[in-house]
Amino acid sequence: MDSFDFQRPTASRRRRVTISDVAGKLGLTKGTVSRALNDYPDISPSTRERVRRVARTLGYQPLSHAQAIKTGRARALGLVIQLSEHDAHRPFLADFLAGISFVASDQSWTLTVATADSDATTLGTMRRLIDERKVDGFILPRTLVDDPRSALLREQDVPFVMFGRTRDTTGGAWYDIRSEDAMTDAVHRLAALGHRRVAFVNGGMQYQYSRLRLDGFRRGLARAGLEGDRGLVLEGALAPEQGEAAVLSLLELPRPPTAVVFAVDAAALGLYRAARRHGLRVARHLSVIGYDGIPDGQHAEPPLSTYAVDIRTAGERLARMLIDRIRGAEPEALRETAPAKFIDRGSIGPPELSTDGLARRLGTRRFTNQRPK
Amino acid sequence: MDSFDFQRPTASRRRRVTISDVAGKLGLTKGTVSRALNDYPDISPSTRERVRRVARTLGYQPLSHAQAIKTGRARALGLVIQLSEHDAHRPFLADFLAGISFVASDQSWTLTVATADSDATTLGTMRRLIDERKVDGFILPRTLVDDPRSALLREQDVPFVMFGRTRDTTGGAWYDIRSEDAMTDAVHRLAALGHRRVAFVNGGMQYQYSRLRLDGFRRGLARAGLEGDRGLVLEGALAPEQGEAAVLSLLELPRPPTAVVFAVDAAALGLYRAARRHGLRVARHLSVIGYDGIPDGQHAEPPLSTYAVDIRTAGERLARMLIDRIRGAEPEALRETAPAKFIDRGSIGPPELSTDGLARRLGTRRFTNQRPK
DNA sequence: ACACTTGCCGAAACCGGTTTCGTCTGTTCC
DNA sequence: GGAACAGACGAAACCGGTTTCGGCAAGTGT
Repeated sequence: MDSFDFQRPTASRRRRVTISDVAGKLGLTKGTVSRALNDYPDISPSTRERVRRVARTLGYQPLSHAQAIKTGRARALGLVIQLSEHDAHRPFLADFLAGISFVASDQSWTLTVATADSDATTLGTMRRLIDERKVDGFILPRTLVDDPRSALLREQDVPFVMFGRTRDTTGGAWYDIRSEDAMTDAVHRLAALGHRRVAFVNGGMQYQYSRLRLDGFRRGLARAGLEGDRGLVLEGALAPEQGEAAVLSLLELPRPPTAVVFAVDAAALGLYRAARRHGLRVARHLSVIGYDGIPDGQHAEPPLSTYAVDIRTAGERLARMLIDRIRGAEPEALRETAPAKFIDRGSIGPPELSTDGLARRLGTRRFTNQRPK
Repeated sequence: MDSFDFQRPTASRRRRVTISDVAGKLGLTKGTVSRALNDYPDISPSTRERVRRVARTLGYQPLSHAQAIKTGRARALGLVIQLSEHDAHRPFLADFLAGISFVASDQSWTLTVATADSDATTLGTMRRLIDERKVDGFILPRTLVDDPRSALLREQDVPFVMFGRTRDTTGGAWYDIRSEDAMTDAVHRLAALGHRRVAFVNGGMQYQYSRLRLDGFRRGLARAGLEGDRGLVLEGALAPEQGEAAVLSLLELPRPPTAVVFAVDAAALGLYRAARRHGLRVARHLSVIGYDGIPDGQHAEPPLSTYAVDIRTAGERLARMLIDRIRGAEPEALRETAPAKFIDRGSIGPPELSTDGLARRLGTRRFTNQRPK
């Protein structure tokens, strides 16, 4: 028997199907329908099934913000991207978003993205999103050693997960790539090829990953039985220019390295320029290993050997973890790491010259090749 | 002095300040406060001011989804990014998002991003966002000649703006770069350098921009008084491999071109490889102009001359236009174009050889250099 | 002086859901 | 056979806003 609604001027544009429509069609109240759809235990299985079916046939879709008003959940993940000139993640942004979005969509959540150009605007934007309750939690990319964002979120009691660890790990959920292991592995590989003096060019020390990678590098030296020479460790190289400068200074040393490990691919590309200026062949005279797996590395000559990071999976895991966190999971239970994957493209090889041989060669060429700029 | 953060156990469960709090403090009703804040005409200026001040001091921030339930506006812009392997926009994604986000934040709107891997999932994702009323409208990047997305949105009566034009422009709002003018300009520049046979390698013909760029190229030929040779126009090149193949086939011609205009930078990079295989020097023997301004072009030797697009501004304009559209502006009033900017990095020059000279050189080298791979 | 506006605000409905509480009907248990 | 209890649903409050409607007081016109 069909239900006769009172005055039914359905002439208007196809009105959205509300929960009351479903209830009316079933002869139930909207409260019952709501509980049935949300798996409340006081609804009989048969009713639950009937409600489900009718809701589906009517094409009922709860209005997310109507739910949000009572539940307090917008079912939205927040991501504030702080743009900087040299960001290794930049080429992977699309993959990162794809990973997050994939999981979010699967759970009928959404991703709210904002950009900022400084710490201050990042925090301001996050504050606004929190105040308006536009998002239920945040994914924090590029964690710093001491991160002001996590401080804000802790204070506001807003859930978050970090891509990367921080110094203070209490109460934090995170996903990270074990880049320190990659650095250890890099030294190991170079030592196996016969390198004895291996240099390390690190990134910015405000990032937690830089500390970890340095530790990993040192561990690699120790395990390979190589001496640690403080002069062979530099930092602050994030772009090709800085990497080039770093390598040029390393080659000035009385006992220059025959291989260089970089914490950041973009900086590693600078080694090629430095090598060219000194007439050195990469891989033969100077081996290099980078980290990040940026696409540009493939176009270098020879292509840059590096550790690739699966950013898409990172995005997926982070989204999953954040949703769990919002639903009440303890942060301590939400901590994961994954390995980076070595890709040998040919920029490493056995050293053709020892450190002394290299120094001699550089010495002679230094004189013959000396000319203004 | 060290901070004793540990002592602070979750700052007092400060409840959110609602509109009723503001009303209570003022001795008004929440309806009046709402109207005051929303500039209703039936509120006296003095009251409006009092309300404003108290709201500010109390830090009142309306809950966006509480507003949305009645107004139907989520104040969110939607962007569904369809990822493909070779997407010229990919390196610029961060800038595009920055542009959109900048304007959105300024207006207290937000940006909801989703990704998809096919036309079908794109439409499905958009449908979900519409059904749940998560967004008020969409920005459509990479418009196709006949775009299924605009069809869906028209049918659902959801506002949208397109980045790029489509064939059927009725009722559409758009922002686009006049890449056709860039193509015309490219031919003009090459002709001015003395080139007589200029080839054109286009992108995928499903994109509207490809049609426009072809038109622009032809117009350039006509204006420069050059003959149009159908054999000098190829299409479907989006990646270096395809660009390389295109150039190789062009060089097979009895009267090969001395310059090539590419609709897409990524494809233009393939010309370098083709030139190397034939022992030709870019700019001297073969000039090339691309379009897009991708960063990789800077690292080519010589760096690729191209037309750069200001994607950030595009994002800003599109966001502004979409907000206006959602607020009721007519789509016909929301149509803008902007020019691309030529960046000469040195990959064009006067032709050292005429087409016949080039053909002869290719002929001889073709025999001397012939060897497996 | 009286009807008619006009300005300004309170009261209440409403938006589309969720959640609490109460009620009714059967069972079960002494 | 009556009390206690569980199951299943209705009724209504509630969430935090927006919008409609009506009424009162002051101002205006005649």
